[in-house]
Amino acid sequence: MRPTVHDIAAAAGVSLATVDRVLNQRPGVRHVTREKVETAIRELGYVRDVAAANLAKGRTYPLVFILPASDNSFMHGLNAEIRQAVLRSSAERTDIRTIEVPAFDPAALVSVLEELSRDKPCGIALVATDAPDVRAAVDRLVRERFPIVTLVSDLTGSLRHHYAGVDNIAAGRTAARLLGRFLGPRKGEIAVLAGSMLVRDHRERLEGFSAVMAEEFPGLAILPVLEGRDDPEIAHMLVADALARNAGIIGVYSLGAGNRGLIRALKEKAVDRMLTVIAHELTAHTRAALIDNTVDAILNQDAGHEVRSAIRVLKAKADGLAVIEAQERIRLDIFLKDNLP
Amino acid sequence: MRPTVHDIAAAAGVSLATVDRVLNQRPGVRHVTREKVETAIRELGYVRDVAAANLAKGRTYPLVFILPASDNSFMHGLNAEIRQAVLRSSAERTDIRTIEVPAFDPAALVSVLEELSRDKPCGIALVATDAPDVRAAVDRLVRERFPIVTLVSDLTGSLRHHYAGVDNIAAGRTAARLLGRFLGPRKGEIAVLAGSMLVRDHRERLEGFSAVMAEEFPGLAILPVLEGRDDPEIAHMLVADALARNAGIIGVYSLGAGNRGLIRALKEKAVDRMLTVIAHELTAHTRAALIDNTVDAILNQDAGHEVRSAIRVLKAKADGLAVIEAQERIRLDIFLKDNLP
DNA sequence: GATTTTTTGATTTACGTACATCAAAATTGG
DNA sequence: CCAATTTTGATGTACGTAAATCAAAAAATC
Repeated sequence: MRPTVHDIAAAAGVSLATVDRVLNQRPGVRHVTREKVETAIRELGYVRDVAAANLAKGRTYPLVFILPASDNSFMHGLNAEIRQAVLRSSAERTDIRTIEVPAFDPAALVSVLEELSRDKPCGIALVATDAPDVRAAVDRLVRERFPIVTLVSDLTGSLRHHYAGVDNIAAGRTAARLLGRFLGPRKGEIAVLAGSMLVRDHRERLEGFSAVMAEEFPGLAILPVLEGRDDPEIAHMLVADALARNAGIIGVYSLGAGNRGLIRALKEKAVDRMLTVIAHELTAHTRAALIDNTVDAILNQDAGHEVRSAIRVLKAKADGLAVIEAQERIRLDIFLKDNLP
Repeated sequence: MRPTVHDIAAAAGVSLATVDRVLNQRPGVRHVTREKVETAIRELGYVRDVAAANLAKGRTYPLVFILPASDNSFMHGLNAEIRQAVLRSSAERTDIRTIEVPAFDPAALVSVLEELSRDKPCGIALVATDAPDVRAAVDRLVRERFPIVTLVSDLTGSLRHHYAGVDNIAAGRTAARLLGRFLGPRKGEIAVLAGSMLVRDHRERLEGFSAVMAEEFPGLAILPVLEGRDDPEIAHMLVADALARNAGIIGVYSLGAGNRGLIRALKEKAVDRMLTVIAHELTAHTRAALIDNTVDAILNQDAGHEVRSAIRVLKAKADGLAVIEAQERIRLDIFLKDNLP
């Protein structure tokens, strides 16, 4: 049987009220008495029953999710997962609010973060835009003791407590190796389609991709990056154009969103060419393309896992509890047509 | 504010005691009254506060894990993860007991299962040995209302509530496609190292592997399966022998354990040969081999996820609650040297 | 209509913790 | 040593549910 407050009161030779004062760091306890209680807690191995405590406190976890107002499948999926979490909120005692901010707009994000300290959420998850101001705002909130996790896109060098997302450098490296190995001894050029080089995750994916390409696949040359703004139309135009003008392209790496346009371009211009294609994010479109062999592999991050992980971590931080690190690692999913979920 | 038992009592115009009788299916409630209460529950959207209920009941979840007494890295890892779960058991209100049974011994497993119904655990997780007797024993326990999940190895066609493990056919198919794509246009022979064809997961992996090889890579011929009994020594001997005798081998798929022996054989006999190798289970040995290019890809199932998932599912079933399906899907991890955790 | 049986209500205690109140004790300052 | 202050104890209520008891009311049986 795990020890209760009564047990530590008895063991420390004090009253329940005193134990309570120590446990909830209320004033009015002499130093020596506090130490007696703390010793008893340690020796009996007491851990507060969080369920009972939450019941007594009527505790809920007001959480805020800050997301960019981007109109692409991944963000829609992320939103959907947050809505799912909201449906579970009564059972999980959470109270989740989402705030949309303009994408790629550090100032807007910062002003939302500033306002946040007023309504005192017990945790904040944000898709970070990588800018010094944002970092400063996050660091300030962390110092004010708000639990903060970055979601999908990290804020390196900031004090955020946790990052719920994949390692994008590793993702880029993995894409490069897959592409290089799939192409085997063939030599040629590789087209890279990104959303924007202003976004940290895209930069990191490209960085990892380029590094492995340079180190290990000297026969493959990376063409200048096509920036499709995560927009299917722009992506279509850029890719169709590149394929038309450059007969040496034998591989494509799409590291952002807007894959619908990419896939259309591939079907129009490259049915007869032996192209090897690797794309990010599993959506209805990329899934279909994987199945019909237009795409060879899809790298994916599971938005549902990211959202649930962010919530678990924020709750744990709010309670001052430890998290199971291995459980919260967001993995890079690699899908071939054989292991689709 | 979510409704409480008091609210439904008021709404249904009955007393708290009656609500309690309905909620906990105690006798002594007229049919019409029961329906009034059930209507109120539905209309107010009442959901029992599991935390409060567990507190009141002093509920714990006695769980039993039944594992084969196999001496390989994967089973050691699985055991370690269960021990981790035991450390968390006071916070999670679980009470986990593990039982070891001789491997590949349906009769032993059945007799353990028979005895189990006596000490009334509230959930059972087992690494299933695929045999009709086992299936019958599991089905009987399910009919007696024990929540049961299979772990790592499934029992197809049984009534088990859930399977916490990967899709092994998909794993085999994935291995085949990776190997086939990595080898590109090369033609040659593929050696397959398995533990035993008596184990369902190994059979399924081979089945998936063979299917994709036959459909899509006609230039690659699968050699007769080497059965290494998941033993490093035997694996070493078999692989070394095969490599020595057959110069046409250009790829290896190791779908079981005992990879230590495989890796040694590869380093001794195949440094100069351009072998492409895919193995299962990420261990210290396979990780090192991936990094030094002895192995090209590792397929893995995360034992920690499997154990935690099994526990979550068993608890949910014991409480009659729903599980988050997407969260409980055990994914096939594909590791290249770039995305190692 | 009286009796038995079934159904329902009212009330209490408990789970482990939080939090508030008031009195009692111990400590400190003068 | 007395007063002021701080520290501690004792006690009660609350959170939402479970489970038990006993009395009261309603229904079924004869």
